[in-house]
Amino acid sequence: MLKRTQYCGKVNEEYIGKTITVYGWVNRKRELGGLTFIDLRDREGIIQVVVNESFSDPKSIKKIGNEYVISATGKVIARSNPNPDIYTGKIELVAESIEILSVSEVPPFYPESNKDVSDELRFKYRYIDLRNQQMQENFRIRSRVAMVARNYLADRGFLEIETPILSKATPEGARDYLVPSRVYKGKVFALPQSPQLFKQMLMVSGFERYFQLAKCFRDEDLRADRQPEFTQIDIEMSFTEPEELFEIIEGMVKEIFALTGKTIQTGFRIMPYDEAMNDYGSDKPDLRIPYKIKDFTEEVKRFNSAILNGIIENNGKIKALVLPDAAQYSRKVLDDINNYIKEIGGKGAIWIKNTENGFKASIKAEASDIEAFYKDNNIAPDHIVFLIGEVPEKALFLAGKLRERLGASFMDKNRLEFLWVVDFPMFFYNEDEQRFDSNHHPFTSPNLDELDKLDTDPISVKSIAYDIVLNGIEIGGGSRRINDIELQRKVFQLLKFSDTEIEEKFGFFVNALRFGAPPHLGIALGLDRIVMLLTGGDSIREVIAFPKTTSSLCLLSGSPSEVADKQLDELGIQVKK
RNA sequence: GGGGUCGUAGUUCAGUUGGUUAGAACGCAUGCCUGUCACGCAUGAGGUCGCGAGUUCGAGUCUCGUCGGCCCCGCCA
Repeated sequence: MLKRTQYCGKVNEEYIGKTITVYGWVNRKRELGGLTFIDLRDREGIIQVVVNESFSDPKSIKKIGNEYVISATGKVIARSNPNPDIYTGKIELVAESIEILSVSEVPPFYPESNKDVSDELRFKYRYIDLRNQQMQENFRIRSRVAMVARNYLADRGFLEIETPILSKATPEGARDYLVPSRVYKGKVFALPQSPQLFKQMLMVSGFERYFQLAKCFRDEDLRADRQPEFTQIDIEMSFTEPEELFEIIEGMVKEIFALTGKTIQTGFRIMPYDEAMNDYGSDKPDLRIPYKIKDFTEEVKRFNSAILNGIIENNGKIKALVLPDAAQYSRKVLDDINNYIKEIGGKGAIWIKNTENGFKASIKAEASDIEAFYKDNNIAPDHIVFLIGEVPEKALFLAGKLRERLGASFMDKNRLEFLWVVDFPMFFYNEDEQRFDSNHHPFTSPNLDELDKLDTDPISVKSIAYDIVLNGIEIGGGSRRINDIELQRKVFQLLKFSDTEIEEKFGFFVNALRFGAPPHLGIALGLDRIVMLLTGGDSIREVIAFPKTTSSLCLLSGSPSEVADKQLDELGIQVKK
C-alpha cells in the first residue's frame, strides 16, 4: 500500500502538478462512457478523482461501487471547469492507479442523506450514519469541547481524577443500574448516577480542586435530552464561595462556545428560584421568549364567571399569558392549545380576544367587561389572553409550558440566554412518601442563615444550590455541600433516614466528615447537552456516538440481551419471567 | 406507568368506500454516453403491506393484541 500523501478534503491548488495518494470511501461515481468521475470522501472532505483514457485498466473501475474503500494515486491538475461549492473544487486527481481496499454492499442509505432516513435505520447502521459530514463535525466539536474543558480546568489547578464505575447503590434519586457480584452472591454494585460522594471525599483528601469527564448512569425513562448513560463535566472545589465557581464556569463556557465562533458575555444573570417560577413557571426558563406569566386572579373577578370564581374560592390562582397577534389563533389552534393543557394534566386554557364581532372569551363574560379588562391592564386590543386557573403551583407549571410552546415563534432562536437559577428550596414535600425530599441532593448545604428554621419550618429553608440554564435547558447544576457532620445528620433526619439507614447507605461518607472535611462546593455540567446546543441539534442522540432509543435499546448491538444460564448461575441469579 | 404519532420495494412516501395484477421518486442492475459534480438517456429487477389473531365471500385498508421508532406527561436527588 502506498503511503497517504494527504486527506482527500485537504488537497488544494498547492498540489497542482504533484503526484499524490489519497484514501477514502466512494461517495458517488459518475460514468460518462470513456470518462469516469469518482467523488472520494474521507473525514476531511471530498476530492474528485478522474479516470480517463490514460488509465491502464478502465474495466476495473466498472465494478467499484458507492461506499467502497479505495486508494487512488495520480497527478493533481487544475480543473477546466471548477466546482465553487467545495474546498477541493479547483483541482482534481487524474488517477494512474486505483486499489480497492474494501468492497461494500449497497448500503441501506447513503451517509449524505441520513437526514431523510428514519432514526431506527440510522441507529441500526450507526457506523454508516456517522460517516455523514454533520455527524463527523458534531464529534469533532465534542472532542474539542472536552479538550477545552480539560485544558481550562487544568490551567486553574484542577486535577482530573477517576472515580469508580462499580460502586454503591444510593437510596434515593434515580433508579440505579445494578451489576451483580459474582464473589458475593446476592450483593450488587451500582453504576454511579454521578460521582457525587467520591468527589466530596476527594475534597476531604485535600486535593482542593477536582474535575472529571464522568460517565453517569440513571435508569429512568428517556427524552430527547436524556439518555441512560451520559457525560458530565464534574467539578468540585474547596475553600471558596459560589461566586468564584460561577466565574470559573462562565469563563469555561465562554471558551467552549468560542469553539464555534460564538461570543458570549460573562457575568450571567442570576435569578432566584421563586422569581423563575413566578414569572416563567419553570426552574429553567427560556429567556429568549419575551413574555412573562401574569397573575390576573383579582382582575378576572369582574367577569363574574362561575368557573373562574369557583377556582379562586378554592384557593386557586388565575395565571395568564398575553400574546400578540390574536388573529392567528383560529378555532382549531385554540382547540389544540386546550388539548395540550389537558394532555399535560390541566383542565384547559381559557382564551380572551378581540374579534370582528367584538370582545369574546371561551367563558361567559360581558364584552364590555372584557374591553374594560383590556384597558385597565394595558393589553393591546390585538393581543390574545390565555387564562389558566388551578392551584398556584399547577397554574404556574401549566402557564409555563404554554409559554414555551406558544412563545417559541416570537423569539430569536439564535440568541444565547444564559442564567444562574439560585436559592432553590432545600426540600419539597413528597406526597406519596409523606415526607420531605431533597430538592437537589441530601449533601446540599442549607442557607447557613436559616439553620434555625430547619426544625420549625423546613419547607421554607433555601439551599445553597444553583443551576446553570441556557435557552430553557438545564446544562448544569451544583451546590455548596455540607461539611459539618452534625448538620449532615440533621438533614438526613429531616429526610426521614433512620440511624441504621444512614449507617448502611452513607456510613462510609459520614465517616469522612469526621476527619476534617473542608468547606467545599461543586457543579456538574451536562457535556452532551452543551455539545447539542453548540451543534444546533435538538437531541443529545446526535452527539452521542452510539445512543439508546427512547425505550433504552441499542439497536446496533441489540442490547440489552439475554445471557446463558451458566452466566446467571455464576452470579447466583434466577430470572423471573 | 400514561397520552400522542408513525410502521407499505433497499430508502422516502402515495394507496379512494374493504374489491382484479399494490404505485411513484430516489437507489440498485444492465446497456449507451469524454467534462460530470443530484450527470444524462434507455431497459429491467425488486413487496412476509412490522408481527399475530379476529370480522368478512374478500383486509395494505376495519377491530383487538403485540413489537419497534419518535414526541410529551409521570419519573429523572
